[in-house]
Amino acid sequence: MSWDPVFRFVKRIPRGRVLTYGVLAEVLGLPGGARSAGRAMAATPPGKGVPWHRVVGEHGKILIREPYGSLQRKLLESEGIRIVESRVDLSRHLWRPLKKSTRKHGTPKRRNQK
DNA sequence: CATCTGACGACCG
DNA sequence: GCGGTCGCCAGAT
Repeated sequence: MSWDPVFRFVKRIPRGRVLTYGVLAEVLGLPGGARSAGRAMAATPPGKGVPWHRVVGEHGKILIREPYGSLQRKLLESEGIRIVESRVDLSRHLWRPLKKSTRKHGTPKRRNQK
């Protein structure tokens, strides 16, 4: 499995914005869902300009363990993102790549119900 | 080839 | 809201 498409997509995340593993997986149609997105990030090649730190857990939570958790937090804060209790305020920073939704601050908690 | 291990998220108590 | 379990699935051992 080539994670290239994932890396390319992550590179499009604007500075100061974040995406969740779930959204990432859904947008790219990754088999296995969010977990696959996580695996992709774990395989992120260093020094390739992939802003891996802009991908967080479903509730804006930083899930990676130390010492990377601290690094991620640091990188995000350096982009002006406020982090409280290891969490990013998704209502403010979540990037919506192709949701035709025009909402700007509603609850981003909608999920496929099927 | 058999198992274990996650950078997840849904569910349940 | 928090912690434990389960399903998913590719890599590592």
